Amino acid sequence: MNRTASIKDVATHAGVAVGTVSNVLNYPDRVSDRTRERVLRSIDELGFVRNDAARQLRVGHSRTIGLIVLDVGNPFFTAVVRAAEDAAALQGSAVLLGDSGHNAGREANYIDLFQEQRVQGLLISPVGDVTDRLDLLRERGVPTVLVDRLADESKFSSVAVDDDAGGYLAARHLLDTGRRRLAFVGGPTSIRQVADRLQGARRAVKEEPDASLEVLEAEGQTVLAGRSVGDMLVERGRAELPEGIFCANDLLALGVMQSVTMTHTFRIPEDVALIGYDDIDFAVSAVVPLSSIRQPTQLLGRTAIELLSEEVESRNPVHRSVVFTPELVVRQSTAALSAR
Amino acid sequence: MNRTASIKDVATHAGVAVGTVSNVLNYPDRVSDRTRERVLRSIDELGFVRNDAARQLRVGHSRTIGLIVLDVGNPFFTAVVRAAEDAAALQGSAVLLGDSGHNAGREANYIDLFQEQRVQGLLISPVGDVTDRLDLLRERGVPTVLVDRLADESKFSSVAVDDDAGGYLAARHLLDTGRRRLAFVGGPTSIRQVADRLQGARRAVKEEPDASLEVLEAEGQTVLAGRSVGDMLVERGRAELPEGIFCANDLLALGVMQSVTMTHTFRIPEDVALIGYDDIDFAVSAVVPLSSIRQPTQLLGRTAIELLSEEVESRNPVHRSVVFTPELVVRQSTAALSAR
DNA sequence: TCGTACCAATGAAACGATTCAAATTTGCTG
DNA sequence: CAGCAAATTTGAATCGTTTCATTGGTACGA
Repeated sequence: MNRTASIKDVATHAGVAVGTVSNVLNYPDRVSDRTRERVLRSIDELGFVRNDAARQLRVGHSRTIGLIVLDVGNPFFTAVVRAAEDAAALQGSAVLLGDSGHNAGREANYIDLFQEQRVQGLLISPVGDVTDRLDLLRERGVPTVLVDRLADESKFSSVAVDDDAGGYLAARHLLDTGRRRLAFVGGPTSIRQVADRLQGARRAVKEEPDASLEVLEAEGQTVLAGRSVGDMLVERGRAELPEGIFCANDLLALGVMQSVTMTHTFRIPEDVALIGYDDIDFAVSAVVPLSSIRQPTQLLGRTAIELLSEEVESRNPVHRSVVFTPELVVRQSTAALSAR
Repeated sequence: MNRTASIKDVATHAGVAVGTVSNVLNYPDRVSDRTRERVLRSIDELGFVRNDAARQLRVGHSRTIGLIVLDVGNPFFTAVVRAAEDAAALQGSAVLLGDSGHNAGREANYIDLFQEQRVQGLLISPVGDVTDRLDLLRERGVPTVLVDRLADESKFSSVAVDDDAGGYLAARHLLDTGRRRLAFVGGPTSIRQVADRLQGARRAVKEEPDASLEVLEAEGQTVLAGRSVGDMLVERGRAELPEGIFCANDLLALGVMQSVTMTHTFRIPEDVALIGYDDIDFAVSAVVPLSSIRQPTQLLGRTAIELLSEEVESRNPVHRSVVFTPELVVRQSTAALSAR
C-alpha cells in the first residue's frame, strides 16, 4: 500500500496548482465552478484526506479543545462532556477528552499532552489545589476555563453551579410541604460542594422560627453510606425520626430509602420526606421516585465552551465567572402531606 | 505575549545545533552529559514545549489512537475506555475518545476527524452495520479493531465477550442452587447480545430434564421496563411465580427487584432467585445485593489496544478475533435455599 | 485600441520538528 | 605525537499544508 495522497498529488491529478486545491478546501467560492468540481472529483478518486498536522503547523494552533474531568463515570461529568462536545462541534472544534480519575499524576500527563497538541484552550475540573500548574499554563498563554470550581477572577474564567442555592431550594421545599424537623445527610464538610449545600439548607431553616436542622454525618457519598445512616434512623425509632431528610447526593438518598423501605418501619413520603441532589437517572426509577435538585449540566458544558471561545478570540484577558442556579425536581418522595 | 519557543530558539539559547536539541529530546544518550544538561536547562528557561504537529508531519503518523464508543455513559464502555487509556499510556500513546451516542452521523464525523489526525489506528464499537465505511478505512490503511462485536476475520481483528457463555453461566447457577422453573427477562431479541444470552440460558436448561425456561419480553433495558415485568409477576400470583429469574441486564433485574420487594409479596431469594448481567456498581448496593455476570472490561480494553499494536507493527495484515468468557458473581439474591 | 478593474489561478515561502550524511572532536594506541 | 576509531555535533533537506504577492485573462468603458 502506497502512502496516502497529498494535496500535491491532487493538484497534479486535477491539473491545477496546490494553492488552488487548498482554496477549494478552505475558500470554495474563491474558485470557479469548473475547477472546483474538477478538484473535488480528483479528491474523491484519490481518496485524499487532509493532513491536519500540516495544517496545524502552518496556522499555529489546532482545532481541538482539551477537556479534563475528574471522573467520566460520574453522570454529572458525562452530561457536561456531552454538552461541551456538541457546543464545540457547532463552532467547528473537536474535544479531546481526558479522565484524571482524581489523580494528580494523570491530570499532569493530560495537561502536557494537550499542550504538545497545541489545543486552542483547556477546560478542566482540577484535582485538588493545582493553581501552580494552572498558573504555568496561563503564562504559556493557554486559555483555561475551570469547570465546577470557582476561580480567582483575576486569573481564570470559570463555570460552576451555586450549591448554596441548591441546598436552600431543597430545604425550602421540605419546609413548604409542611415538614419542620429536618435532617441533612452528607459526607465530610471538607468537600466544598457538601459544605455549601448544608449552608444553603441552614439558611432556609432559619427563615422558619419553628423549624430545626439536624446534621447526620455519612462516611462517603455512596449508596452504602446512605444505608447505614438509614439503619441508624430505623434503630432510633419513630419518636426521633425527622420529618424531612435532605441528602447531599442522590446515592445517599437511595441508600436511606432502601434501608427505610426494606425494613418497612416507615413510609416515604408519609412518615418522612426525602430529597437528594444531582437528579441522576436512577432517581426517577427508585422504589419511590426521588425528588432531587437538578444541575444545569447542559448549560454548564455549553457555557464553558463559550467562555473559552471568548478568551481565545480576544487579546486582552478579561475573565468571567458564571454561576448557575440549580432547579428543583419534585417527585413522589416529597409529596405534600394530605390534609388530615 | 510572544509565541511559544521553538526548537530553534532552544538551540540558539543553548548554543548548539537544532539537531542536537532534537537528539536530547528523542535519543538522550547520543548526546554528551554536558550538552544534554545545558540544553535541558534552556528548555526549562524558555518554557519550551514540543510542537507535536511538526513532529507528526515529519514522522508521518501521530502517537494517538482513536476510540469510538456507543455511549460513554454506559458503565461497560466507561470501564473499557479506562482500561484502553491505561494500556495505551503504557506504550506511549494517547487515546482520543469519541462518543457516537448510537448515532451514525456522529460516528462518521469522528471517523473523518480521526483520519485527518492520522491516528495510528482505530478502536470502534460500530453503530449498526457500517462495514462499508470501515472497509474504506481498511483500504486507506488505517488499522482497525472492532470492540464488542465479532468481525469477519479476513477483514478485521476484534475483541468481544461470549454472551452465550454468560447466559449459560447465569442459568446454570440458578439450576445449581436448586431452582427448576426459570424465566428469562429481556429486551427485543433483535439485539444480538440479548439473543445470545437467551440462547446460552436455553442450553443450560436443556441439561436438566425437569427444568423449564419461560421467556418474559421486556420493552427496553431499563429499570422501568423491569418493574413492569415485576408488577406482572406479582399480579400472576405465587402459583405461577418462577423459582429463578435471569435478566438480560442489571437494570432490568433492579426493576424486578423493586417491584417485588416494594409490594412485599415475595421474598428474594427465598421465594424467587434473581440474577442480572453486567455487574454494574449498583448491583452490590441494591436492596438485596444482586448476583450478576461480570464482563472482563479491563481485559477487553487492554486486549483491544494490543491487537491494534500488532496490526500497526506488522506489514501483512493477520487479523485475530479474541472472545472472552464472562464471570459469575454470586451475591445474596441467589443464595442457595437452606435445607428444609 | 488602450486602460482599468476585477476575478482566477499560480507557486514559492513559511510553519517546527526529525533525519542522516558529513564534519568535527575526543580518546586511545603504539 | 601521529594515526585511527568512536563519539559527538552539525545543518540542510524534508514532511503537507496555508498564505499571499504576483501573474494571466476577460470584460467593459472611453
